Amino acid sequence: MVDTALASLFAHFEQYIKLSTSLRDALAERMHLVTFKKGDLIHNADTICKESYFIQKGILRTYFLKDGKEITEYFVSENEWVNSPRSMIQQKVDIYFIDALEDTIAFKLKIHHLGYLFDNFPEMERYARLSMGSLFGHFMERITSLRFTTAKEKYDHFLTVYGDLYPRLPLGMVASYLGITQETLSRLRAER
Amino acid sequence: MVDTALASLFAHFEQYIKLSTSLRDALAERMHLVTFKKGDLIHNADTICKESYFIQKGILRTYFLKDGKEITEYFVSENEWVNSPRSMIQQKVDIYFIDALEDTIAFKLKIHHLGYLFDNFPEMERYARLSMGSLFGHFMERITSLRFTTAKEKYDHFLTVYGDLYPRLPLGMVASYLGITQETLSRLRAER
DNA sequence: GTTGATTTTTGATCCAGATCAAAAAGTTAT
DNA sequence: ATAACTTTTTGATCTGGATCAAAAATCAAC
Repeated sequence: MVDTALASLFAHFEQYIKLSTSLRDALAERMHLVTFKKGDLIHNADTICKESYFIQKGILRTYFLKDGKEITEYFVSENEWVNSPRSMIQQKVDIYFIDALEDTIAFKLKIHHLGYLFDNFPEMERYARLSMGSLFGHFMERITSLRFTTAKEKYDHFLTVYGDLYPRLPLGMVASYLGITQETLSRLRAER
Repeated sequence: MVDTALASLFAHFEQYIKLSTSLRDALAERMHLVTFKKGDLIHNADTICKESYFIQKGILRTYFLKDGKEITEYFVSENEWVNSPRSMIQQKVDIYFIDALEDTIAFKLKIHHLGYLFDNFPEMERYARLSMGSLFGHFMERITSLRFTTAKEKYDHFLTVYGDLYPRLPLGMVASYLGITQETLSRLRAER
């Protein structure tokens, strides 16, 4: 169980860097599997983010509150990292909450362990640089999509990018992610 | 002239990492000042991006074409880097053009020199990780702004973030950056 | 400074999607 | 299975900002 989980974790890293045995060992020692139940709050915006999670199974959601309503910032699933970015980096509070949309298994990595890895394995810095770089493209696409597409096009784009996740997600959360109302999304869905 | 330029470049790096003398020297050797005239095309979307620029003076704009019209992706000014991110990282063509909105002085860094710096100075990797991290906050704010604010609020937010740049920018470019029409932006401006 | 080109403003109309409201379908717990 | 709650759908109305069009202001070049 733990070994197959570790294997997929290592495979993820290997997409960006070559993993030395010593780095493998260092990672295995510091990343620990934790489980969440559907609905669990993983990170509260009131607190400073002290850990990152690498999802093994399940879906987590980052959201914030606007006028008392939960607005989805993004969804995270298998083989992706989550934390509250600015809170994590600058060690101050930020607006984001993280909760579990399904029963979830994840590796937990504490910030001081992450710091240790960065300080002792330059290839970890490279991994971070490269993996963040590939997120940039997604951000840019999303920004373009928000500026210049109709609700229908946003919905279609969402399906191509998150098609596998989509059936597992409540409608309202998808709507707030796309910046449209739930009613509009429901109507779009109906017309096909 | 070159020394004060180098000083501001180093000061930028020092926000994130401590610069060793050898890294200073390596940077000074590989980054060369170039100038552009207003209107010059710095990067053509037809080509693979082979260099990054660190702006010393002036404004560059990243844009792409949609239905034959230029859509601003973002503006870059003093003490910021520009390139075509995905083209640079993956060394393939992408949709973005870069041009000069003013006469501009910038440091040019070729990709193979950048690679050399990353390979030989682990602190460069750290610099890249940390500086990219701080861009994330801006991306997230922009995404939120695009999803949930009125044209007026977008305009106000732009003024607080890019207030100093604003008077130097053509209206239409700002409008496409914000995802609203030039007419709407013009009306917003009038009503205050 | 006059001419031609570009940018900005102003005006009139229109529509995609928001909002408000309530019914229907689906979920969860006893 | 039934009650209580949550999520999704459907309906009716309204509006911010788009679109189309043209005038006014700015800018650039000879």
